[in-house]
Amino acid sequence: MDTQLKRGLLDVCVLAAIKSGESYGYKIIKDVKPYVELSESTLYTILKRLEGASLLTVRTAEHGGRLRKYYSITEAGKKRIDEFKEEWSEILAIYSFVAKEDHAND
Amino acid sequence: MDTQLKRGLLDVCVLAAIKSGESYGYKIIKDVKPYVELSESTLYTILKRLEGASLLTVRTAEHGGRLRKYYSITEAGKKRIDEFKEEWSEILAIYSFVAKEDHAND
DNA sequence: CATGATACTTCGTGTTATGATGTATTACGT
DNA sequence: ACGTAATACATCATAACACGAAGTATCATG
Repeated sequence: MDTQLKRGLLDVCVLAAIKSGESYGYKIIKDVKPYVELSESTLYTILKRLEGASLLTVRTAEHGGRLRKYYSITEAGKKRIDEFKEEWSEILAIYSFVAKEDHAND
Repeated sequence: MDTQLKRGLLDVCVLAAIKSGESYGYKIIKDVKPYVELSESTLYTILKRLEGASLLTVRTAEHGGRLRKYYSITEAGKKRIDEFKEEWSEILAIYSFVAKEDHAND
Protein backbone atom coordinates (compact mmCIF):
# COMPACT_ATOMS: atom_id res chain seq x y z
CA MET A 1 0.00 0.00 0.00
CA ASP A 2 1.02 3.57 -0.59
CA THR A 3 3.24 4.94 2.16
CA GLN A 4 1.24 8.11 2.61
CA LEU A 5 -2.01 6.23 2.87
CA LYS A 6 -0.57 4.14 5.69
CA ARG A 7 0.13 7.14 7.85
CA GLY A 8 -2.44 7.52 10.53
CA LEU A 9 -3.36 3.87 10.06
CA LEU A 10 -0.16 2.33 11.37
CA ASP A 11 -0.34 3.72 14.90
CA VAL A 12 -3.84 2.46 15.35
CA CYS A 13 -2.98 -0.92 13.83
CA VAL A 14 -0.23 -1.43 16.33
CA LEU A 15 -2.56 -0.48 19.16
CA ALA A 16 -5.14 -2.89 17.79
CA ALA A 17 -2.54 -5.65 17.79
CA ILE A 18 -2.07 -5.34 21.53
CA LYS A 19 -5.58 -4.44 22.59
CA SER A 20 -6.54 -8.01 23.53
CA GLY A 21 -3.39 -8.66 25.54
CA GLU A 22 0.27 -7.80 25.67
CA SER A 23 2.49 -8.60 22.74
CA TYR A 24 6.03 -7.96 21.54
CA GLY A 25 7.67 -6.47 18.47
CA TYR A 26 8.20 -9.47 16.30
CA LYS A 27 4.75 -10.85 16.99
CA ILE A 28 3.06 -7.54 16.29
CA ILE A 29 4.66 -7.45 12.85
CA LYS A 30 3.34 -10.91 12.09
CA ASP A 31 -0.15 -10.18 13.41
CA VAL A 32 -0.43 -6.98 11.44
CA LYS A 33 1.15 -8.32 8.26
CA PRO A 34 -2.10 -9.61 6.69
CA TYR A 35 -3.43 -6.05 6.83
CA VAL A 36 -0.40 -3.78 6.40
CA GLU A 37 3.21 -4.40 5.68
CA LEU A 38 5.48 -2.73 8.21
CA SER A 39 9.21 -3.11 8.68
CA GLU A 40 11.00 -3.51 11.98
CA SER A 41 12.47 -0.05 11.87
CA THR A 42 9.03 1.38 11.31
CA LEU A 43 7.46 -0.64 14.09
CA TYR A 44 10.02 0.24 16.71
CA THR A 45 9.74 3.93 15.95
CA ILE A 46 6.01 3.63 16.30
CA LEU A 47 6.27 1.73 19.57
CA LYS A 48 8.55 4.39 20.97
CA ARG A 49 6.20 7.10 19.86
CA LEU A 50 3.17 5.40 21.34
CA GLU A 51 5.02 4.84 24.59
CA GLY A 52 6.00 8.50 24.68
CA ALA A 53 2.34 9.38 24.25
CA SER A 54 1.40 6.96 27.06
CA LEU A 55 -0.80 4.96 24.74
CA LEU A 56 1.03 1.82 25.80
CA THR A 57 3.37 0.59 28.52
CA VAL A 58 6.39 -1.67 28.30
CA ARG A 59 7.89 -4.33 30.48
CA THR A 60 11.00 -6.31 29.74
CA ALA A 61 11.07 -10.03 30.46
CA GLU A 62 13.29 -12.93 29.63
CA HIS A 63 12.01 -15.50 27.17
CA GLY A 64 14.06 -18.43 25.95
CA GLY A 65 17.31 -16.96 27.16
CA ARG A 66 16.84 -13.61 25.52
CA LEU A 67 15.10 -10.39 26.46
CA ARG A 68 11.76 -9.45 25.09
CA LYS A 69 9.82 -6.24 25.46
CA TYR A 70 6.16 -6.76 26.10
CA TYR A 71 3.79 -3.97 25.23
CA SER A 72 0.39 -3.38 26.83
CA ILE A 73 -2.27 -0.93 25.79
CA THR A 74 -3.34 1.79 28.23
CA GLU A 75 -6.72 3.41 28.70
CA ALA A 76 -5.46 6.32 26.61
CA GLY A 77 -4.51 3.82 23.93
CA LYS A 78 -8.01 2.38 23.88
CA LYS A 79 -9.36 5.90 23.69
CA ARG A 80 -7.15 6.50 20.67
CA ILE A 81 -8.78 3.55 18.94
CA ASP A 82 -12.22 4.90 19.78
CA GLU A 83 -11.29 8.26 18.33
CA PHE A 84 -10.20 6.56 15.16
CA LYS A 85 -13.56 4.82 14.95
CA GLU A 86 -15.26 8.18 15.33
CA GLU A 87 -13.17 9.66 12.54
CA TRP A 88 -14.14 6.81 10.29
CA SER A 89 -17.34 8.43 9.04
CA GLU A 90 -15.27 11.33 7.76
CA ILE A 91 -13.03 8.93 5.88
CA LEU A 92 -16.08 7.28 4.37
CA ALA A 93 -17.37 10.66 3.24
CA ILE A 94 -14.06 11.38 1.59
CA TYR A 95 -14.16 8.05 -0.16
CA SER A 96 -17.63 8.74 -1.52
CA PHE A 97 -16.51 12.10 -2.78
CA VAL A 98 -13.51 10.61 -4.54
CA ALA A 99 -15.16 7.47 -5.84
CA LYS A 100 -18.49 8.80 -6.98
CA GLU A 101 -19.02 8.40 -10.68
CA ASP A 102 -18.46 11.43 -12.79
CA HIS A 103 -21.56 12.18 -14.86
CA ALA A 104 -20.27 15.42 -16.33
CA ASN A 105 -20.29 14.06 -19.87
CA ASP A 106 -23.48 11.99 -19.82
CA MET B 1 -9.05 15.40 11.10
CA ASP B 2 -5.67 14.09 12.11
CA THR B 3 -2.86 15.31 9.87
CA GLN B 4 -1.38 11.86 9.36
CA LEU B 5 -4.70 10.38 8.43
CA LYS B 6 -5.11 12.99 5.73
CA ARG B 7 -1.96 11.96 3.95
CA GLY B 8 -2.70 9.92 0.90
CA LEU B 9 -6.24 11.23 0.97
CA LEU B 10 -5.47 14.81 0.05
CA ASP B 11 -3.90 14.15 -3.34
CA VAL B 12 -6.82 12.08 -4.42
CA CYS B 13 -9.31 14.60 -3.06
CA VAL B 14 -7.78 17.33 -5.15
CA LEU B 15 -7.89 15.10 -8.21
CA ALA B 16 -11.52 14.30 -7.45
CA ALA B 17 -12.27 18.01 -7.28
CA ILE B 18 -11.18 18.51 -10.88
CA LYS B 19 -12.27 15.22 -12.38
CA SER B 20 -15.53 16.57 -13.76
CA GLY B 21 -13.99 19.66 -15.32
CA GLU B 22 -11.20 22.13 -14.80
CA SER B 23 -11.05 24.18 -11.65
CA TYR B 24 -8.73 26.57 -9.87
CA GLY B 25 -7.09 26.81 -6.47
CA TYR B 26 -9.56 28.82 -4.51
CA LYS B 27 -12.51 26.87 -5.84
CA ILE B 28 -10.88 23.53 -5.12
CA ILE B 29 -10.44 24.52 -1.49
CA LYS B 30 -14.13 25.39 -1.24
CA ASP B 31 -15.27 22.23 -2.99
CA VAL B 32 -13.15 20.00 -0.83
CA LYS B 33 -13.85 21.83 2.43
CA PRO B 34 -16.95 19.81 3.36
CA TYR B 35 -14.79 16.69 3.35
CA VAL B 36 -11.32 17.79 4.41
CA GLU B 37 -9.88 21.03 5.62
CA LEU B 38 -6.87 22.10 3.61
CA SER B 39 -5.01 25.38 3.70
CA GLU B 40 -3.83 27.32 0.69
CA SER B 41 -0.19 26.50 1.29
CA THR B 42 -1.06 22.82 1.42
CA LEU B 43 -3.14 22.94 -1.71
CA TYR B 44 -0.58 24.71 -3.83
CA THR B 45 2.14 22.28 -2.82
CA ILE B 46 -0.18 19.44 -3.76
CA LEU B 47 -1.06 21.01 -7.10
CA LYS B 48 2.59 21.43 -7.91
CA ARG B 49 3.33 17.84 -6.93
CA LEU B 50 0.45 16.50 -9.01
CA GLU B 51 1.55 18.59 -11.95
CA GLY B 52 5.09 17.26 -11.62
CA ALA B 53 3.68 13.74 -11.67
CA SER B 54 1.60 14.60 -14.77
CA LEU B 55 -1.62 13.79 -12.98
CA LEU B 56 -2.96 17.17 -14.01
CA THR B 57 -2.23 19.99 -16.42
CA VAL B 58 -2.38 23.74 -15.94
CA ARG B 59 -3.36 26.66 -18.09
CA THR B 60 -3.30 30.28 -17.06
CA ALA B 61 -6.16 32.50 -18.08
CA GLU B 62 -7.40 35.94 -17.16
CA HIS B 63 -10.57 36.19 -15.17
CA GLY B 64 -12.00 39.45 -13.92
CA GLY B 65 -8.77 41.36 -14.50
CA ARG B 66 -6.58 38.88 -12.66
CA LEU B 67 -4.80 35.70 -13.57
CA ARG B 68 -6.13 32.34 -12.63
CA LYS B 69 -4.56 28.95 -13.02
CA TYR B 70 -6.96 26.34 -14.26
CA TYR B 71 -6.16 22.72 -13.51
CA SER B 72 -7.39 19.76 -15.57
CA ILE B 73 -7.06 16.10 -14.74
CA THR B 74 -5.08 13.84 -17.08
CA GLU B 75 -5.59 10.19 -17.92
CA ALA B 76 -2.85 9.36 -15.43
CA GLY B 77 -4.76 11.39 -12.86
CA LYS B 78 -7.91 9.38 -13.47
CA LYS B 79 -5.88 6.23 -13.19
CA ARG B 80 -4.61 7.45 -9.84
CA ILE B 81 -8.19 7.71 -8.62
CA ASP B 82 -8.92 4.19 -9.86
CA GLU B 83 -5.89 2.87 -8.03
CA PHE B 84 -7.17 4.50 -4.88
CA LYS B 85 -10.50 2.79 -5.33
CA GLU B 86 -8.71 -0.52 -5.68
CA GLU B 87 -6.75 0.11 -2.50
CA TRP B 88 -9.96 0.81 -0.67
CA SER B 89 -10.66 -2.82 0.19
CA GLU B 90 -7.33 -2.95 1.99
CA ILE B 91 -8.30 0.10 4.01
CA LEU B 92 -11.60 -1.51 4.90
CA ALA B 93 -9.79 -4.63 6.07
CA ILE B 94 -7.56 -2.50 8.27
CA TYR B 95 -10.59 -0.78 9.71
CA SER B 96 -12.21 -4.11 10.55
CA PHE B 97 -9.05 -5.27 12.24
CA VAL B 98 -8.83 -2.11 14.33
CA ALA B 99 -12.49 -1.74 15.12
CA LYS B 100 -13.48 -5.30 15.83
CA GLU B 101 -14.65 -5.84 19.35
CA ASP B 102 -12.22 -7.32 21.77
CA HIS B 103 -13.66 -10.44 23.37
CA ALA B 104 -10.50 -11.41 25.24
CA ASN B 105 -12.16 -11.04 28.61
CA ASP B 106 -15.57 -12.48 27.89
C1' DC C 1 28.90 -25.33 11.78
C1' DA C 2 26.57 -22.48 8.69
C1' DT C 3 22.18 -20.53 7.63
C1' DG C 4 18.03 -18.62 8.90
C1' DA C 5 14.71 -17.13 12.20
C1' DT C 6 14.02 -14.42 16.31
C1' DA C 7 14.48 -9.84 18.59
C1' DC C 8 15.64 -5.30 19.22
C1' DT C 9 18.34 -0.75 18.00
C1' DT C 10 20.18 3.32 15.62
C1' DC C 11 20.91 6.47 11.81
C1' DG C 12 20.13 8.98 7.70
C1' DT C 13 17.00 10.27 4.13
C1' DG C 14 13.09 11.72 1.52
C1' DT C 15 8.21 12.90 1.46
C1' DT C 16 4.88 15.69 3.06
C1' DA C 17 1.33 19.00 5.67
C1' DT C 18 1.18 23.33 7.58
C1' DG C 19 1.74 28.01 9.55
C1' DA C 20 3.61 32.37 8.53
C1' DT C 21 4.26 35.76 5.40
C1' DG C 22 3.93 38.26 1.15
C1' DT C 23 1.81 40.31 -3.16
C1' DA C 24 -2.03 42.08 -5.77
C1' DT C 25 -6.66 42.79 -7.41
C1' DT C 26 -11.74 43.00 -6.86
C1' DA C 27 -16.05 43.59 -4.18
C1' DC C 28 -18.66 45.67 -0.67
C1' DG C 29 -20.25 48.38 3.06
C1' DT C 30 -20.62 52.99 5.07
C1' DA D 1 -13.83 57.87 -1.09
C1' DC D 2 -11.93 54.42 1.93
C1' DG D 3 -11.15 50.59 4.71
C1' DT D 4 -12.02 45.75 5.10
C1' DA D 5 -12.85 41.35 3.41
C1' DA D 6 -12.67 38.12 -0.19
C1' DT D 7 -10.24 36.34 -4.10
C1' DA D 8 -5.90 34.26 -5.90
C1' DC D 9 -1.46 32.60 -5.96
C1' DA D 10 3.49 31.95 -4.09
C1' DT D 11 7.50 30.85 -1.03
C1' DC D 12 9.92 29.35 3.01
C1' DA D 13 11.06 26.97 7.19
C1' DT D 14 9.74 23.38 10.15
C1' DA D 15 8.39 19.13 12.19
C1' DA D 16 6.41 14.49 11.78
C1' DC D 17 6.98 10.29 9.93
C1' DA D 18 7.95 5.72 7.13
C1' DC D 19 11.62 3.20 5.69
C1' DG D 20 15.95 1.06 4.10
C1' DA D 21 20.41 -0.10 5.72
C1' DA D 22 23.26 -1.78 8.93
C1' DG D 23 24.35 -3.57 13.35
C1' DT D 24 24.17 -6.77 17.66
C1' DA D 25 23.00 -11.05 19.72
C1' DT D 26 20.70 -15.51 20.67
C1' DC D 27 18.42 -19.78 19.33
C1' DA D 28 16.90 -23.51 16.12
C1' DT D 29 17.81 -26.54 12.25
C1' DG D 30 19.96 -29.24 8.79
